[in-house]
Amino acid sequence: MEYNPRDIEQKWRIWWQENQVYKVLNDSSKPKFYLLNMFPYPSGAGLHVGHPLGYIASDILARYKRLRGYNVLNPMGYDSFGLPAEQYAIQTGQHPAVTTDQNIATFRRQLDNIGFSFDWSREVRTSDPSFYKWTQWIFMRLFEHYYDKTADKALPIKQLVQHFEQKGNAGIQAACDEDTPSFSAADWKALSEKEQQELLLKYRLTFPEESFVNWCPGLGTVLSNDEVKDGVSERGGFPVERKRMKQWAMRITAYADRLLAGLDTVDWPESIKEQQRNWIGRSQGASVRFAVDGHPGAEIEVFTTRLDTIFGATFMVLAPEHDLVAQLTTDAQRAEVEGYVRWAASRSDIERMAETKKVTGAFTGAYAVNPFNDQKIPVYIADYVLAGYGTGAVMAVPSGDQRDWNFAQHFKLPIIPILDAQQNLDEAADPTKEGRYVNSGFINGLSYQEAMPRLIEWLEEKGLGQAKVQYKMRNAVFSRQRYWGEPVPVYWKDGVPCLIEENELPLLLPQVDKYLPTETGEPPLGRAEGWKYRGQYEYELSTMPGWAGSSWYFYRYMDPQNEQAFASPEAIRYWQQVDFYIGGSEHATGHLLYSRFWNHFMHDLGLVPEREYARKLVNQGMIQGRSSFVFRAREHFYEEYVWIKVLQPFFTEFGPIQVPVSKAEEEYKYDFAFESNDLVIEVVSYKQTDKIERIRSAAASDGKRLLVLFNEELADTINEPETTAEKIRRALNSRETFFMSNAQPKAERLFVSHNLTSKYSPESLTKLHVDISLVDNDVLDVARAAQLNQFAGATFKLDADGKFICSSEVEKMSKSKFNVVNPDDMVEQYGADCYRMYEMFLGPIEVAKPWDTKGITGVSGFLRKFWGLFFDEKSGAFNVADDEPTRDELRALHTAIKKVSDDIERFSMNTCVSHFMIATNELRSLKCNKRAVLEPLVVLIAPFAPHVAEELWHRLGHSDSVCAAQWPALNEAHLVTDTVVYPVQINGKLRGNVEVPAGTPAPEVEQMVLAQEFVQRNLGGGAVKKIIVVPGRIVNIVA
RNA sequence: GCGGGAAUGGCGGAAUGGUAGACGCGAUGGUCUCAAACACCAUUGGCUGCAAGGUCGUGCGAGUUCGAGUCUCGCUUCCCGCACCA
Repeated sequence: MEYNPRDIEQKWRIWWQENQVYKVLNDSSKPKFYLLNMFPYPSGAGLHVGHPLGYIASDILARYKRLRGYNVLNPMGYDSFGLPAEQYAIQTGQHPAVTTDQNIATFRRQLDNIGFSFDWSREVRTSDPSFYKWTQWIFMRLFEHYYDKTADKALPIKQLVQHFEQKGNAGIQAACDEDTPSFSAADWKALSEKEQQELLLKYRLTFPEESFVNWCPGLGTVLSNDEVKDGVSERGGFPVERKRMKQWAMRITAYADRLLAGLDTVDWPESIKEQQRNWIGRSQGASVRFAVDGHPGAEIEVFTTRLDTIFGATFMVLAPEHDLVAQLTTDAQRAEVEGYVRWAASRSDIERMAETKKVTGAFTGAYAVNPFNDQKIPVYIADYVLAGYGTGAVMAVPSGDQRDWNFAQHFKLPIIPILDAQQNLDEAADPTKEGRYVNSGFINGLSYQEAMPRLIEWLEEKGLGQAKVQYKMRNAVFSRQRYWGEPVPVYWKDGVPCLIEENELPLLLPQVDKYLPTETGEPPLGRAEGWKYRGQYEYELSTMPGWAGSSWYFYRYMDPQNEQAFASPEAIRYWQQVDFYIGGSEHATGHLLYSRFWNHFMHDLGLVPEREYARKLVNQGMIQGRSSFVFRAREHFYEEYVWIKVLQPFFTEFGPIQVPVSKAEEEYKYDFAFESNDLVIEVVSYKQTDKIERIRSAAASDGKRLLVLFNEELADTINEPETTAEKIRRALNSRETFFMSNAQPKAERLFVSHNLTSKYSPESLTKLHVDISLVDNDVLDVARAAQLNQFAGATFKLDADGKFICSSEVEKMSKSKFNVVNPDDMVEQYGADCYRMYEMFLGPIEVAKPWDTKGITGVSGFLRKFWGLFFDEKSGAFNVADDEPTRDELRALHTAIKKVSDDIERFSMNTCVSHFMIATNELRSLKCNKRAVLEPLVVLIAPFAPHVAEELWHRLGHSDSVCAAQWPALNEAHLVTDTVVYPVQINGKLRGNVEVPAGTPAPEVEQMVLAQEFVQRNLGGGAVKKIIVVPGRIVNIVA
């Protein structure tokens, strides 16, 4: 019976659905296993062959764990708020909810094609009010809490208020804005209600603030730092500018230390952890306050990680935006400084990044006093100091810091060595910590380890500074001036943000007439008519960013329909945390950091049991496309063609000459001439009538006879250079003075087979993507290509075999590169089981690898062979015998059980597929059709090829699903063989094999090996120094 | 510049310190076919040899080891991330 995936796959998908085979319950005596895919944004483009990679791998793991006796949660949903749907809405006026639903339907249809074991009754969508109700709810909790550093957790803001009423903010260690003043209980009580609320905003974990943000006019919204790459938006590549705006922010900085420490507790890829560490950017150092000479009130505070170098500080540098710049600048320097400040402000981020090597700056005229040695050092401003990091000021130590060194060189400032180990300070800074200090006051002669504690002690004693930890990470902007996102459950009363009541959730996204900002520049929600809290207060008009819903969605899957809570405590207690999370590494700092932050917060509130929600994380690598390219001839090509293919081969006896073209020539030169003939040749497009006329008259006045060859007529006969040669020969032998074809040429453009292009210069050809569906094995289907617009009126220069060869490259899969492979087509042609297995077979999940549709035939053939094991070759009838299996058959089976089990556990799916192929080939050559072998094999393959497994399982007489079966047990006894073949090495080189009975003791193996003829021959009579016998593995003789 | 990762046939890739190249693609030859496609069989790292075999071979150079693709040190190249972060 023929293996026909189309029939059986369809049948079982319906059966699974009807029998609710993938329904997961929350109460089970079985151990739980929670497996999660990063949910997709449902884009309009649908899935390409690379997208389901992670889903397939995790589906295999899910099915495997289930067969191993676990209750497995393997859900899927959609991150369905987002910019593309809104951009589309702006263009078409369609509500984003409508297009989002359509896109989800496409995704679902594609996913259903592949046979996943998702429990679709648990599907979530972040844009669904029953979901975003809880996103808003968590937001409200954040608003109502502050971070208490003493308790090291979030606490209710009410407790903070109580403290304020009793003691002011003395004795409170809380995460708050930098500019929070100190106040007493009396101060607090003296404040108006509004002032109190404004003060509390400095503590709340989410709060509105005026700040510089990444404003993207092209998208009409602000972007978070991780959505900006190289000064343009990650999505769409629009320019981004710094703009001061009022924004909601999340006080993620309060959790910086915990987010950093938590990384050590999770099994995540090192690169992701490293990226997060980098993003958090913790640096330990000290802050030091410098007095300014002649400005008793002013102090410049700096942050440094190298307090030990402070005696080498020979100047200070402030960011141009630093608050003290105007105050410190002397009148003599004012013009220069103001000029520099203006210039720096005018520079975009892109310019700044592009010119990091150029030293710029200006002297303020002021001098700061180094508190350690009372030295007066000049204060400069320069834009290599960033206003946004630390205090926006640095103490410059040119001997230890390359940027300071560059600056000192440029402005001729002193460079003082501070460690005796510093070298070549006239060439570059030396940041070493080795050696002993010199020129460094009371730390002279000490090492770095000795000096640091003394310096800190001294600093804190004098009250001039203190040890400090600085983070690169900023609080996260949480507003988008957009429509298609979660409304913020806040209204504004007297300029103060207030939460709506909990029982008023969800705050629904209102209808608007257009998805554009209002005329006054308000976000789109400003268009909603009559949208007021209790009819009188303005709602917050910005919406939440994309990462809001994805920061907690993994809990919703546990209990997706709950209306009383984001998930019931029972459900959360049962499922706990995600055991295995899989998704792309591009979310390293966006989703994966913010979601950890929310989870820590929810953990503080006792809402969730674990600090880290995902125990293990795996990044699947991208599947790249294989693009094909064709080469289109440019002007210059035709000239080269005439030279290489016509003049050189056919006309050497006339002495053909390539006339060199001078670049700035006004007068005209011809392309070719002959030494022994007065004929000249010009190669030109027939469309260039002006040029042809000019040449014609030039030729006439030169007394030359002219042959004009049109590019297009050359293209018409491109595969027959003799035709052109014939034209030239006729012209050479004629007496006429002008030759030009009157016939209208047909070809509009010419494409050249890749294997012919090496003869031509790179400028003569343009490389263009061609749709890979027209290409087989790098050979272009010329007949089909000619139908396309891209090749309308085209001629193809074929190679000697009459083929048109394309070049190829591995690139990201994308529509614009014409290299997209659609999983639907793979499933249609080879079946879902085959597609699933091939996707795994390509290589390790974690690494990027190119897709090659050709290779799928290998897996297709395997599945057919596997299927064939169960059927009689001649009659085609299902034919499985109940006979006792042989030892060889059992060994093949148990080898497969062992290898596949081990490899799934270590997430090595590609080798699993190989093991199935090996087992199948072996059983086929053994002609095995024994139930005792084949039935366990069906269970073994079920996670990979669920459809074919289900079909065979039922044919084997079962009426329940193969999903409910038990993973076959490994019996090591079946792996044992009667004899062992020892490879024999002499001095580490393989010389032969010796077969001995299994279990032969090492000394006897030695004797048997030494008795071998090939061993004696290779030893050549020399003495044996030592024999190493590794039992069951190898023998090595040291001679 | 800093950090992380990688480098194995024509290609994707295998290999608890123990026979390098499993498995598959591609290629070559053959069977089937009027033919093509499919399918099936065989060969397939390089050099050398009629053959048995020999010899070289996991980016480069050292080292540890009876034995190194694997471990250590030093380099080269590529990919990813971060980047005037004080």
